Amino acid sequence: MRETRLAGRQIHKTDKNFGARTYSTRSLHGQVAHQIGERILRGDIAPGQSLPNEADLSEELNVSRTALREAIKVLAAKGLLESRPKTGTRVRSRDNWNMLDPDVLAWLFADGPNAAASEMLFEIREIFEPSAAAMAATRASKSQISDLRSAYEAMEVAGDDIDASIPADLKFHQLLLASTGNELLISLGSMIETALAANFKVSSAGPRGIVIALPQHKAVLEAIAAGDAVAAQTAVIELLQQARISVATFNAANNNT
Amino acid sequence: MRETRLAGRQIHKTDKNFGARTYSTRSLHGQVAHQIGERILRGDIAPGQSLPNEADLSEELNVSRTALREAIKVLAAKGLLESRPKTGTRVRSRDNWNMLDPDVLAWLFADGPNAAASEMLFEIREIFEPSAAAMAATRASKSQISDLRSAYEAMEVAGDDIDASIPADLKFHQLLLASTGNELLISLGSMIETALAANFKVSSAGPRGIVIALPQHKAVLEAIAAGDAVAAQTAVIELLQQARISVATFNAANNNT
DNA sequence: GCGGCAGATTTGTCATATTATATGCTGATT
DNA sequence: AATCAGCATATAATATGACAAATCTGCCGC
Repeated sequence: MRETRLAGRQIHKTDKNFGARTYSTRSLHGQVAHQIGERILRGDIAPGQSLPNEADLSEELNVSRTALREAIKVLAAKGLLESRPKTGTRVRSRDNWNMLDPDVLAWLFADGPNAAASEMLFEIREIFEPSAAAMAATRASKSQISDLRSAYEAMEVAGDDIDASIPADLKFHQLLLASTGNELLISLGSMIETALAANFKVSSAGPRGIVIALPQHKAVLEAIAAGDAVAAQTAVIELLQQARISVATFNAANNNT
Repeated sequence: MRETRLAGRQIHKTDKNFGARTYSTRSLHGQVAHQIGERILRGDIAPGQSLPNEADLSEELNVSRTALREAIKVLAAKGLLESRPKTGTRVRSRDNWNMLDPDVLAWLFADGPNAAASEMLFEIREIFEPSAAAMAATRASKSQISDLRSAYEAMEVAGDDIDASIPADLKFHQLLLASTGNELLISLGSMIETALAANFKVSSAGPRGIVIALPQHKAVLEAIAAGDAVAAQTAVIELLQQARISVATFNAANNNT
């Protein structure tokens, strides 16, 4: 009988993840998946390299082969692993990883501020969010606009309280993408949300460097409410410029890798 | 002992999927995952609805509980399912689905031409591919440009041979995104590639409606080779306009849903 | 040199038992 | 009547052991 499972890896319920939508860690196999996933994203196990065989690895992790196999299936579903009889289970080449998966992206940020990953993320956001805002301005329903306004007001009320302002900020961006009516953009939104949450998770523990640009958010809101696509687009561009500066400052202050 | 596993669902090795990168169907649990995944995306099992319990469902599918559970883990990893003791396994709300996952998107197209899904896809492509081309024009290495040229030439040679021209076309777009150096864009590319492959899979079986726009591709190639970001961007915009017309024609001809 | 065959290794699948967890009910308590 | 603790129950979660299937390796015969 096993005494300690997953030795040295307790779940800290106090961890802030700001409600990010990631694979559940309630279950044992979920914990194993996260653990191995983080190792892969950190580069501890390089692409092409094989995991120990199931018998050895399950013993090493103090879990049954069943739990380990289910964890492996989760990671394989995200493109990280590939199993074959006799050959074993190996890490797939990086271009097979589904970086758009919220978990994968969260694991990429798990170690702390990551300048290269932040840059990728900003590039994507700068490509998408202005166009998305323009679409939202054209298509948002009254109730969606009302929800957006509520999220903005929550940000105003939250002020400097990071634990309240960050979720409101994330909510705002998610609602914006939802207003486009395009499900792919919505999924892209939760992916980005998770990545930002993973980033903020570290940031809120350290010195405060993140300042949410309220005026820019208000400009976006009002443009969408007015149905002005062009104004919404330019407002989001300004918002992202502001955010980029803020995050760069923060990353520079916290052992930027 | 079981005679026929997964009754009525044989794997057709002759199916054309144009090398799309999806979860392996070699294994039994992989087949089960695809089968249930398609059912969910088709709407046979609505969000909020529960699957039969593991004992019943595994018996119904003629597989062991183990295989079924591993399939469920794959689907849960993609955000489609959620399992809890006592409650059972239920389909999550649609906004939790990771539509950016190649498998999920492929299942969305599995039934045949899907006008709504095609529209989503085009919207996304029109947002990011022009920007990606501009980035590629700035950053592509000599060898990447050379690869792009090879892919284009393969398209030229292929001509009307769909089985050769479509893979070359997909390769071209993938290489373009790879040239941006942004891993998120690359993943986005394989997602789109899979979706297009799923679409083409049907199309190549029916009457020919897809015509690859060679001149537009050549314009993109030359702009990138010349390092002209603006030209690359406009060339891609024209390319997508052409593609949109072509697909719309095709969808209209084949029981457009 | 080469093709194929035998053996060994590893994942894949199965069956079964036990445990953990969530849910709803029941009945006591206020 | 409402609330809450505890109990029963259904279900997934985990563990274990056995066997099957795949596939790589190297040897053997030619």
